[in-house]
Formats: sequence, C-alpha cells, structure tokens
Amino acid sequence: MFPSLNEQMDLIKRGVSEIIPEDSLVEKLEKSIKLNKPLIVKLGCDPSRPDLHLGHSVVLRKLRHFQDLGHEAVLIIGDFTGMIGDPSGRSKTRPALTLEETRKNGQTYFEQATKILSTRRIKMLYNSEWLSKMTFAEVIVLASKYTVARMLERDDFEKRYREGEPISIHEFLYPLAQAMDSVAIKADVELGGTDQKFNLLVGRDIQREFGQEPQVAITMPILTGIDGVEKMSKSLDNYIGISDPPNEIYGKTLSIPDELIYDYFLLTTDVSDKQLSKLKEEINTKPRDAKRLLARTLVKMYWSEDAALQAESEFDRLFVRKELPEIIDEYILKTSEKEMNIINLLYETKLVSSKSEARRLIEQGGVSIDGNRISDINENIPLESNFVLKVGKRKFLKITIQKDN
RNA sequence: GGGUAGGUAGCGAAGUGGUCAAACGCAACAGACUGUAAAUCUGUCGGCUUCGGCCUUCGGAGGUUCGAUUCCUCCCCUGCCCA
Repeated sequence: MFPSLNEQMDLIKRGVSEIIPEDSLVEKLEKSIKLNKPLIVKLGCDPSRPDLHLGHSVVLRKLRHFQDLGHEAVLIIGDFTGMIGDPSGRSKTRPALTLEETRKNGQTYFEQATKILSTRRIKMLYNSEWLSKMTFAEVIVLASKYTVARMLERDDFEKRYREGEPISIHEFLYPLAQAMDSVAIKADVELGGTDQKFNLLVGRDIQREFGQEPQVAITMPILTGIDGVEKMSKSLDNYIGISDPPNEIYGKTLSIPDELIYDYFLLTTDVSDKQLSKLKEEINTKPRDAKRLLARTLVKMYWSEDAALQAESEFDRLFVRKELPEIIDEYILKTSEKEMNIINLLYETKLVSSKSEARRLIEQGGVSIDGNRISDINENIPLESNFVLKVGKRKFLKITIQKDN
C-alpha cells in the first residue's frame, strides 16, 4: 500500500528545485496508487569518481524518499561512458576506465550509496548492458532525433562554444546515451542536480521518440561546498565525504560559512520541517550552536551518536583548547644514533614531501616537539626518549625510539 | 584543404635573447586572530643545499647562439575564420 498522494507529494517536494512537469508527477502517482504499482525512479551515477560526498547525498536522499514511499530505485552505473573516457585530453576528471575498474567503482559506489539508500527496492544496472549492444546505425538514428541547436541550448555547451572552448562530438552523445538509459528501464522519474536538468529533459524527448511515456524530471539544488563559493566537488577539495572519518566530517562541517547552515540542514539531514523553522531562528542568534548541532547530526547519520560526541570533544580539545588529540599515529624510529637533524626527521617520517618543504615549515614556525616550537632548521633532536611531533595545525605523530644496536 | 591565433608551475595568466624558478590572481600550505579547519591579516609556494650556490622545468624533437620560455625547422594538440 502506498501513502496518500498528498503525503507523497509533501515528502517528494521537500528541498527540490524543480519538478518538470509537476502535474505529470501527480498523474503518475495517482496511477501508481490505483494500480498498486511502484514508480521506477532512476538515478545515473558516474563511476569514474566513486567517492561520494554530501553533494551526492542530496540526490541520493531524495531517491531514498521515493524508496520510503514504496517506489523502486534504479541506480544506473555509467560504465559505458566511463570506458570511453574523454579523449579531448583536457578533462582529467573523466579518465578512460577498463571494464574491471568500472565494475569495481560501481561496487564501491553501491556500498557507499547504501549508507543512504535502502537495500530493499533497489536495483543497480550497468548501462554498457544495452549501450554497448547498439550498432553504429542505431546510434546514427538516435543522433538524428536531436539537433545541434538544441544541444547548444545546454548552458555549459553554449558557454564553452561562445568562449571558444573545445567541445568534442562525443560530448553531444552523452545526453543521448543517458536518455537511452531511461528508455531501457522505462523510467517514470529521473533525479539529478539542477545541472542535470538538460540531460533529464533530453530523456523525456527520447522516451517519447521510442513510444514511451516521458519521465518526470526532478532536480535538486546543487550543494555549495565547504568553501561557501563553489559547488561541492572532489576536485575542488571542498567536500565532506560520506565515508570520511567522524573527526573529518565534524571539523569540515564547522568550517562552512554560517550562511550555509540552513541549506545543509534542509538538503543533507532529516530534521523535520518544524525543527527547520526553529533552526532558522537559532542560526541567526546562535550560529555556533546550530553549526555544532549540524556537525553532530551529520556524524551521527554516517557513523553513530557516540562517534558524534567523540568528534565534538576531540575538536574542542584540538582547536578550542589546543591540546593533543586523544589518539595519535605512531612512528617507530629504529636507530642507533643519539640525535637526528629535524629536517631529516620530518622527511623520514614522511610528514613532508621534500626537504625544502621541511625547511619552509620550520622557518614559518609550523613544527613543534612536545609543544615546543622548533625554529632552527639545523636543530638536532635528541633520540633518548619518545616524543610527539606536530606539523601544522592538524598533523601529529608520536615518535617511538627503538635502539637497534 | 587554406588562413589565423594559441599551447608557460595544481589552475588561470604575464613574459618575447641574458637581470627567469619565471610577475599577478586563484587554489594550497604555515603563522596570528577566532566559536571554527570560516573570514581577515602576514608569509611561503620546483628539487637539492655546507645558505655561497647547484640541478631540472615554459607542448615535443632537433638547430642557431657564449647564452633560448624568448630566434629558426619539423611534429603534436586547441580555438576562430574561409572552403
């Protein structure tokens, strides 16, 4: 049994950017209730970057909502396009992958996605299954259904074209390939970020060409990264990974600008609408507390309540009280020497990638031993007893001496 | 196929024979400050160094020159215009 239409629409509409077209979604839901048949809700996944972050979670969570309402989630792993890669050579974000790699990444993707998605009512498919079987003639027929002018309607194509940036022909084929995925699974709904709007709409057109009822396109807002400027992405290194350790999730969350707190609550957590309006108030009056709550909430979602509390006390210890972390990695230094030059020590323990970097860090006051800053690059460190080496704000290493004579 | 403009450090972008490891901006890193790993400010930002310097880099391969990121030849890649 499915929840009522209104109940479904309330949950579906939470946080969304656009539903195109909304009345068509209503019709599909009504039909689904009447026939007691779940909708097929599609989400395309890029297997070239299998590390999921909160940005991905926005759409995945929406897919989860559909699952919770009784509908069927279909994850399409874009292994086919992943194997082709991007021959233009400029885009390092789409390296050509082997079949094995895409399978492995697909598996990793699935493991991470199911931290958010339910493992019931879910299907994962590789699009090479149908795309690799298409003949060149079929591809040409498919390509004939769309025009260059319409392709150039897409924002990023238009922009690149206008600015003299190269666009390879195969990039025009991607939206069509993605549309074929919708045809293959007879999608009722396709989810994506607002940047996917164009592709989702192409899906509608192509489904229609194949005599299917067009899918409803639902777009979610793009989550801004922790820098508060760009969209969250791995390559910009402004992301919070859903597999990040608790301390990372906590610390990164606290570093977001205050203006983002509300959006993060809305798009990446389950707090109720009632709580949301209360939070809006708190964000203005006590942003610090609201943000700490957000950070705990996120750690709790991906780890546990305990982990959240621990991450918070660890954070306070390290950055508020500037004490040592509870757990420090250990490095066993086997040596017969009595002392060691600080630069060599940093280099040997791999806390720095070059000796020049070590020199720089020391000169800038970023290196300390047991809380005492090292300011001389020629300083020799006595190797009599164990000590804690600190580099920068966040790198700690416990050095344990082991005499090997 | 013809014409034309380009390819410089992680990215963007200056430099057009020596004073170039290469301006500037972004990112990154360190320090100060802070509720914060934010913002802001200061500094650093190829490698090695006995701190004097030394070594490897400016699409690729050759060449001219005492000396080339800068000049020449060929090749590869990209944009635009014409066909």
